[in-house]
Amino acid sequence: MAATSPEYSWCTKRKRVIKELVQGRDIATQLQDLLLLGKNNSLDHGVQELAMKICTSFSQSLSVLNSCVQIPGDDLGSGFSDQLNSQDSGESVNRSTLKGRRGCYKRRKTLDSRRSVSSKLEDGYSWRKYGQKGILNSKYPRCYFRCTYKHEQGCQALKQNEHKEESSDEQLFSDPLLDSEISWKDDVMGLKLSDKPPMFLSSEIGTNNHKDRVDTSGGYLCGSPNPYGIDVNMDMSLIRSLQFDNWDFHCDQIMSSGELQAGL
DNA sequence: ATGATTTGACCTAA
DNA sequence: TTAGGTCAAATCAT
Repeated sequence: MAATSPEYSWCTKRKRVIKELVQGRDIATQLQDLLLLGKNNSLDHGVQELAMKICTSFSQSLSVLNSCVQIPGDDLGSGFSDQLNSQDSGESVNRSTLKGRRGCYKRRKTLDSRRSVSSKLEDGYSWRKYGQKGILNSKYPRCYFRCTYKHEQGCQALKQNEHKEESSDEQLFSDPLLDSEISWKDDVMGLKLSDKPPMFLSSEIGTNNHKDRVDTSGGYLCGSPNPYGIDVNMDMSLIRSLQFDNWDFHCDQIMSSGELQAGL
């Protein structure tokens, strides 16, 4: 429990860098919005292009940072082997002795153990995992999350995610948390819903499928105010690839909101 | 000390 | 009976 351990230091610094980048991106976005309101001469065009590049740079930096889970000083091999070896560390305890002793186990020490905390802030919510169940004929479990403020503020927001089947064993070492799917519970009390999913799929760009889902104003809004001040409204025209810790959203090409709404 | 995660137990609907 | 969803004790990180 050394608060000054390399892992703690790295996590703390990483969170701070992400916070700074998010702030910078938001400011750049505001700048671009202001520029878009201005005159449409060639000079403004150049400035707008620069503003967009700044936004893209912030987004890509966030993407790279979020995709980097390696701890400095910890080589890739040991990190992965720890993760792989730890797969059995919890279950290695004699199950018969655990009968009736709920939660009595040796907790795994993996890089993912705390990684998901920050991700839950990225979408504007603070999620707390409350359960996990194995899926029949699937190697990955389904995870259940509720709003952290369920008790404090009566927020009833829930969501769950499950992982897609891997097509080959070669992907065994890829992060199974990526490519996961989120399903929201839209029938809960305390949720202010846009009645639309919060994102459109990159595969839908260029089709009309996304048209009624553009400008969702953040999609699902938790009944509790965002305590972190992070703006959940994202302008997908600026974000090419925003990778959260658990979920990876992609926009294959930069398009303006106008282009998207026009179905281009 | 506090709050989050893990995971077997428990509940319920099909 | 079974699978999905939730609960909660034990454990862990900060």
